Amino acid sequence: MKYNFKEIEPKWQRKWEEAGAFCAEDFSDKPKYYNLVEFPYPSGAGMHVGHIKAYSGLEVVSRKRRMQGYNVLFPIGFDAYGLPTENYAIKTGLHPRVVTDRNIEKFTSQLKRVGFSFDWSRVVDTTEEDYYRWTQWIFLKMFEKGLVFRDNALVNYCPSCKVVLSNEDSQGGKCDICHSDIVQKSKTVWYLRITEYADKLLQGLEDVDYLPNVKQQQVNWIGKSTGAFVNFSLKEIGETLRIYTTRPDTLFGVTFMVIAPEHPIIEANRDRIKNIDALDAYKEECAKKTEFERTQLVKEKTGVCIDGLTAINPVSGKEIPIYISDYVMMGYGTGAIMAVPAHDERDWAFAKKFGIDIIEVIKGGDIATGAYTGDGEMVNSEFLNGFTNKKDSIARMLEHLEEKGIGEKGVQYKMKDWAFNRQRYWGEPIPIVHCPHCGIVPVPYSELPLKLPTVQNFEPGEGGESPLAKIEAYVNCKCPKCGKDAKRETDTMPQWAGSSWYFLRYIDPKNSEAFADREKLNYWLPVDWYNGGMEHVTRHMIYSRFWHKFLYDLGEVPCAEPYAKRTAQGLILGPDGDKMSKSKGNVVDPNDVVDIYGADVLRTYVLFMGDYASAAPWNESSMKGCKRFLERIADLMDLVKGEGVTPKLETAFHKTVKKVSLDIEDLKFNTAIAAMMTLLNDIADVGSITRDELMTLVRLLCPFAPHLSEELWEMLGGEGLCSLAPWPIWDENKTVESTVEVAVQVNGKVRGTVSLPLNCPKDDAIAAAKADSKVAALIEGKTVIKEISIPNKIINIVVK
RNA sequence: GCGGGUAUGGCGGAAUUGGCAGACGCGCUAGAUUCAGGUUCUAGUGGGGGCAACUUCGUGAAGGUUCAAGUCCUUUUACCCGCACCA
Repeated sequence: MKYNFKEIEPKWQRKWEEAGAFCAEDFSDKPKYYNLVEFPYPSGAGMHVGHIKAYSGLEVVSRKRRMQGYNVLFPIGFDAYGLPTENYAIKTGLHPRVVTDRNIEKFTSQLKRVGFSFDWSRVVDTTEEDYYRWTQWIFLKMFEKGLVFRDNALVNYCPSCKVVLSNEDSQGGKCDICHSDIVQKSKTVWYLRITEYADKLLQGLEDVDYLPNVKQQQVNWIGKSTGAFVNFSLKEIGETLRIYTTRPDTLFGVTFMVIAPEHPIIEANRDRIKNIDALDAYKEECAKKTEFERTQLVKEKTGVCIDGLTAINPVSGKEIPIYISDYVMMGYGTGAIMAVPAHDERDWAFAKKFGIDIIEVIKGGDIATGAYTGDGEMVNSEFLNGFTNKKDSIARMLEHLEEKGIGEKGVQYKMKDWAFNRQRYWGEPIPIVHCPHCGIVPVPYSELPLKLPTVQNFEPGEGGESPLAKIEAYVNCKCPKCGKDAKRETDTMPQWAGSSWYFLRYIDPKNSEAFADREKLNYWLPVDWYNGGMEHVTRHMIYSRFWHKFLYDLGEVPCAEPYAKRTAQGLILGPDGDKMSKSKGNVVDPNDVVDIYGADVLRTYVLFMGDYASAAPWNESSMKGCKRFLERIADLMDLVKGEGVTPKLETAFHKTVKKVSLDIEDLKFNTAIAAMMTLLNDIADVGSITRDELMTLVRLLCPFAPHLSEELWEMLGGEGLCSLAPWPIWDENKTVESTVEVAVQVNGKVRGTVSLPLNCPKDDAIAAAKADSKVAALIEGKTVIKEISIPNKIINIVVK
C-alpha cells in the first residue's frame, strides 16, 4: 500500500474527534487511570519538538491503557500568565490577552496535528476568569490559615524584568526568565509560608514513586538540618546574640563570632559601635558584589571586627570578638554563627587571616595546617572530654544547654518562604485590600474573581511598582470590612500560582461552585503518572505538592500526595548538539517535520532517537529510518495471505507483544520500536503474513503511529477504532522456541554452538557439546576440570 | 566543596541484570534498478592478521573476584547535571 500520510492523518484526527474517542468519563465501571503531562506555556515562538517528546511518552502510555480497558484521563491546558507574553505585548503594542489567545490557538493546532489523544473537552487556561477565580480562592484560604504574610526583607530582585523573584526562581543567582544577575533589595513583599510544610514535603516523598534523582533534588532543596540554637550574651548591653549550629558539641572551641553584614544588631547599636563607618563601608561593598563574585571569592575571607560589642562564650565564660563577614548569610539560620576555627574550614581560613586563636576540641587532625572536620576524641571541653561519638557528645551538650537555659535543639531548612508576588500586569490579581483603619483585609469570597482590569498601558514602573498601581479605578475601593476608602493590593501572583493546582481543575473544568466536585476528585485522584522536565523538580513540583497538601489539610482533596508516580524526559538538543534555543537558531518546528514526514514519523522518531530520559541531538537523517519503517509496515498490506498463525512467525509475535508491552511501562520506547522493526524483518524473511497477525502488529503500533494503524485496521476489516481495540496479549510459553541455540565455550571462549531442546538436562547438553567436532578437537587429550551448563544459555567446558 | 549521573563501533544507542558485546536505526562500501538526483532492493560493515575455514585484540584507564565481567569489588581519569561560604 502506498503510505499517504497527508491524506490519512487529517482523516483519522477528524474521526477521533467525531467519536469523542479520547474523552474521559467521570465515573465508570472501568478502572481509572490519570496520566498528566506538564501543560505548556504558550509562547509566541510556538512549540518545538522538545514539547512533542515530552508529551509523547505518556501519550503512548495513555493509548495503551485505553486499549487495555482503562478509563483514561489525559488532559492538556495552558499555563498562560507570565512575563514573556507581557514583554512581547509591550514590545508589539498588542494586549497580552490578544497575544495569549493567539498563542494558545497556535499551540492547539500544533498539538492536534501531531494527533495526541488529549481530552480536548477539558482544556484549562490559567488566565480565564473561571480558572483564576479558584487560584484566588486557594490564596484566600491560605490567608485565612495564616500561611500568607507580608514582610520587609532582603529579596531577590531582577533589575531587567523589574520584579521580585522567589528563591526557586533565582537559582544560581540568575533570573529564571531573562538570566540577568539578581540583586538583593530590601522590599515589603508577600510570602507564602511554604517552610511550614517543609517536613510534610520531605516525609511525603517516602510514599511516592518518583525517579530517585527527582526525590534527591527535592530532599536537597528542602535541605533539612538538625542542630541547636545557642544564645551568646553580649558583655556591653546584656542582650543575647542567637546563633544556629549543627555542632553544639564544639562550643568550647568557639573563639569568635561572625554575623551577616545586614544583621539588625548593628543598626540597633550604632551609637555604641566605635567603628561604625568601617562597618557601613564593608556592608556597602558586599551589596555591590554580584552573586557570581561572592562565590568566586570563596577562598579569600573578608570581614571587619566590631569595635564596641563583645560576646561571652556561654560554656567557657571567655570573652570573644564579633566580626561581620559576607560568608554568613542573613537568610539562613539566625544570620549569626559561632566560629570554631579548629573544625570548620571557613572559620579556620577566617581565623588565620585575622590572627584569632584556634582551640582544638576534637583530636585527630593537625589544626596548624587546616581545620579537622572528621570524628575523634573530645578534648579541652570539660564535661565532654573523652567522648568519641559525635551523636553522644551533641546529646550531652544539648542537655547542658537546656539545663542552663542558654540554648535548645533546633531544625533548619535551606528552603525559604515563597516570595509570592510580581510587580507586573499579566498575572492573577492578589485579592487583598489595604485599609487605613482595618489594615490588611481579604477580598470576600463572594467577590471572586477579582478581575484583572483591561488597560492599554501596562508597562512596569521604574521603581519596581506594579502597573496596576497607576490605574486609579482599580486601586481605589471600599474596605470590605468597614466600608471606608481603601486601596487594593496592586501586585500580581507569580507565574507558578496557576500551575500549582491545574491537575485538580482538569477533573472538573467547568465547575462554577467549587474548584472541582468532591466526588470527582475522589474518583480521579491521585494522578497515577506524571511526566515532566527535570527543571521543574525544585519549582513547580515543590509548589504544587505544597498547595495540594494545604488543600488536603483543609479537607478539600482526598489524598496527601498529588502525584503517585513521577518520571522525566530528556531534552532534545539541536542538530549541533547544543540546547535548542531561539537565539542559537537551532530550533526544530514540529510543523515543518509533519509537513515533510507526517505526524506518525515524528512521533515514532522522538521516541526512537534514544533513551527517553536522556538528552539526544536531533538528527534528520536518522528520522528517515522511521519513515522507512512505517512505509514497510504499510507495504505489509500486499503480503497478507489467509488467517490465523504463520508457524514460522508465532514465537516472534509473542516475543514482540511481550517486549512492546513491558517496555512501554518502563518508558523504553526505543527498544519497543526496535522490537517491532525486528519483527518486520522476520516477516520480510518469511514473505507473507496473515490478516490476524497484521492486525496484532497494527495494534502494537497504534500508540506510536496511530494514524497509519487506524488506516490499516480499517482496511483489514477491524471493528471500530483501532485506538479502542483490545491490546494484544502474549502467551509466555510461546515466547520461546522449542529448540535453542546454545553457545559452547572451552575455557571461557566461544568455540561453537549446538542446537538443543528447550530446558535440556545438563548431561545431555554437555554430551551434545562434546560431540561438536571443533569442541571435541579442543578437549582431545586434555583433562576436563569442570563442566558448566546454564540451561538455554551457555555451556562451558574447562580443561587443562 | 557536597549530592546525583554518564563513559560501549564513524553516529544515536542495545545487551533478558554475571552467560555468544555491538540488537534496532543512521551512516558507509559494493552490486542491481534509474538519463540523472532521490527512492527502492541485495550483500557487507568493531580493530588487526588471513584467499578462506579461521585467528587474535576489543565496552574511558589500571588492578582484582569468577568456569565466565560492559555488568560485581578496589584504585583512577574525563565529562554532564543539581546545590553551593547552609554554619
